[in-house]
This record gives sequence, structure tokens and C-alpha cells, in this order.
Amino acid sequence: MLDLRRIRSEPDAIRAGLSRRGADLALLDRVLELDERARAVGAEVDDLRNQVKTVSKEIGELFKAGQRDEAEARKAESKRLGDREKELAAAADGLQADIRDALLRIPNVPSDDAPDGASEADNVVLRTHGPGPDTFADHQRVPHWDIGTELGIIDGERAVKISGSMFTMYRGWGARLLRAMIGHSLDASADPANGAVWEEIRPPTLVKTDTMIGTGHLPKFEDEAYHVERDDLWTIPTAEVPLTSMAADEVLDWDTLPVRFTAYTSCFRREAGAAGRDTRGLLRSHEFDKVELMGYADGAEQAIALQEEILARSEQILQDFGLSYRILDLCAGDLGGSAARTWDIEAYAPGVGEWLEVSSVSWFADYQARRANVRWKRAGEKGTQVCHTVNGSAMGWPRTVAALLETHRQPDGSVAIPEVLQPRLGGATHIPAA
RNA sequence: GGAGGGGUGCCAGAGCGGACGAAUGGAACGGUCUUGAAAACCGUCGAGCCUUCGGGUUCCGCGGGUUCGAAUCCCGCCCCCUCCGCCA
Repeated sequence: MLDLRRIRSEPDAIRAGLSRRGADLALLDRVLELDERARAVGAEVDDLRNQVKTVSKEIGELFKAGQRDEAEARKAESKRLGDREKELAAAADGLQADIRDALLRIPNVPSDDAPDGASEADNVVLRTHGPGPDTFADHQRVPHWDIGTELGIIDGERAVKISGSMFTMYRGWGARLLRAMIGHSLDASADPANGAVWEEIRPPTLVKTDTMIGTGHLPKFEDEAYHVERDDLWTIPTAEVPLTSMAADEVLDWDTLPVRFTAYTSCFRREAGAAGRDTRGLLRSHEFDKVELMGYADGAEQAIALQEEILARSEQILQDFGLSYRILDLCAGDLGGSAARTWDIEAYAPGVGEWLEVSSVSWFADYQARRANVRWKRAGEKGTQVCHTVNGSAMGWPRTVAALLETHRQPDGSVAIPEVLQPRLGGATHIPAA
């Protein structure tokens, strides 16, 4: 969420920023108004509490001095003050809750560097890597769902049978390929033998409501997540959720920043608004695998450097796999609610003839960290500061698998395995043709 | 799931309902001493909110209650530990 003090001190700048993403400004005005009232009531409550404490202390002293009658007499006064205090305190608490409620629903202010624009049509292509869309041969222009069925490595039908539509299943070479790809990504970032400095995490995939609030996935998007009602737990839509809340309510030592985490998890999305879209193949599923890179930083400079590092890592993986991709700079209007700046990576899938979003690399400034209450402090110095968070996928696997199968399909129907993955697949160079 | 024990500051660990934001010890930081270091000694040493910058206020797992007054009493919940049960 946004810093309330900043909303107070520079409301116009925030209004302008939020307008760039087309956000509703009514909540902002509401916060401003509630805050003014809350502070007035709060001051009064503090004052009354002070009086109650003072009188109570005096009563205690009177008792000790043996002046019982005098003490009893003053109880009434304290009681009256106390009752009034309780009344006002309840009002103050209500106001505070309302403020937080509104604050949680106000999106982040886009970075000045994020391009103007209202929708995905206005996103800016920063660069493209690898052969372009029209350079692919006919044997590569087969959709991955056909390749998957032909080679027996993706079994959509069985997945539908056991779980319903928009679930997928990998089999045989498909499952092994997926596992190899995940392993490659994880080892690239977390294996000390590669000089890796990212700590690998295997977090829980079921989390509490507060954890979902921390990253901004609640309260606004409850329809997008699966909720296990009986235990009031949510299935994570991305490892970003548990990773960002790992340091919730903690004060990190400045020396340890930036903190770098990578994690592989299943991700669950109800895809509430997407019923009927992309139901074939691997483009959109309720459950999918993803490797995430996530970091905590001490401020904008460090955070943006880390965001660039994550982007570079993700790009490297696509290069390792020999895939064509492009980098998009999301415009203010297409930014996720928590993000200040986002770069999407889209891999080209010649079979479906589309650029597929396989990664989203975002800088959240202090928006998430303030929600999750993650701060840092320099040893020996006074005061704490709110961290910045960044994260990005490396990668969202189903679409990466799709792009890989299509890109590396050979004229004979087999699929060439990228060299970096071969050691993980027993040295195999191809997924054999049917 | 059952029985018992416990949750206090960076850590350890006290705390008859009024003197407690909290003893004491350790760590850390600053200083004195020293050629330097250690030791010793002195001092500092949690976070949030509001502020007319004097200060005020909140927080002793979380929430509620009793009371003029709660870290201390009562109720509910959560978490941790031990034992039993169940289990990949």
C-alpha cells in the first residue's frame, strides 16, 4: 500500500500517478478525509487516556496514604473519563480500519519510467532476440497440443478426466523435459557450483489470508485464487506470495541486502475471467509450474538493479533453450496493481503463431513491503525503513514448454532437446518421433 | 486428535493489579584507560502513531473482558515444547 504520510504531503503527485494507470481516485479522497478525522479523534483519545492514567495514579497514591474516602471519590471522575475514552477509541479504531481497508485497495503509483498508455496495446517492445516470427519452417508451425498428443507427452484428456478443464498432464518425455527445465533454472541461480548467490526456497503452497494480502493478491482479487474454506487457507497463485511474506513483520539487517530468493512451486489460478479462453494445450491452466526469482532491496536504486538482474537471468534461460523472445515495457495502464514497473518476456511459439508471456519481472517499490511490513535497519543507526521488493518468473513453464516443443520440432516429427538440458535427460538429444 | 508445560526487549531471563516500556546478565554501539588489543570502568542501547517538537500515546503471542488502574486476574484463539495417538 501507499505511504499514508506521502498521500498527505503530496496528494496531487499521487493523484497524477494513479490517473496514469486509470485508477479510481475516489478511494484516495476517502482516505484523505478519513485520515483527517482519525487524527483529530486520535488526539482526543490520547489526551483522555493521559487524564485517566494521571487520575488513576493519584488514586493509587491516595490509597497508599490511607485517604480512602478521597480515593473513592475520585474513582467516579476516572470512570467517567474512561468511559468517554472508550467510546472515542472505538470510533478511532473504526476509522483506522476504514483507512487501511481503502489503502489496501489503492494500487501502486507507476514509476515515471513506465510508458504512458491505457492497455496492453500501448506496451512498448524494448527489444527482440532470436529469429523473427516469419523465419520459421512449416515443420515448426505445428501447435504444441498436436505435438504433445502425437508424441504422447502431453495428455490433456486424462487431465480433464481427473481434474476438469484447464488442467494439464505431462507424461514420459514431457514430464522429464519439464523437470529438466525446472532443474536448469534452479541450478542456474542457486547452485553454488555456478557461483550462484540466490538462495533456493521450497515454500508452502497453502498460505494464510494475511500472506495473500501482503503481495496485493487480496482483498481485490479473491475470485482469482482458490480458497480452502475449512482451514481458511489459500493456494498460492505464484511463489511471489510466500517469498514476499517470508520477511513479514521483520526488520532486516541492512548488511544482508539485497536478499535473493528463488523458488519452484506449483501455482494455482482460477482464471475466473478467462473461461473458454486458451483452453487447448498449455497456454492457460488452473495449475502450473513456475520458478520465481524474488528479492528484497534497501531502496529504488538497489531494487532496480536487482530487477535488471532478474530480467537478465530469465533472458539467459530462454537463450539457453534457443527460443526467440521479446521484452515488453508495460504501460501504466497495463501494470498489475502492486507494480511500479514491469517488463514482460514473451517467447515466440511458431506453432500457435503467438508471442507467449512466459515471465513478468516487476519492481514494486515499497508497496508490497509496506503491506507485509518488511523493513530494514542499518546496525548502529536509529530508525527503520521500508524495503523494496522485486520479482520475476524464470520461467512460467507450460508456455515455455510450448514454445520449446514448437521451435525445436524437426521435419521428422521429433523434438530436439537443447544442449543444456541433455545432461539432465540421460544425454538424449531428441524426444523421439512417434 | 488427547494430556501437560510455555510464549516478556537483539538474546537469556525476572516481574505481590498501582513505583513497569519493563529488574538483571549477555550481545551491540560510543567513550575513558592502553603503543595496540583484551580486561576494567562510564554512557547509549526496541518499534509504531500523533505532535503546538515541550511532549503525548500504543505495543509484554493475538483478540475480548473485569477494574479508577492490567505484563500481572478472567474468557476465547494462535504458536512453540514434551508425551500419547495417527500418518507420507
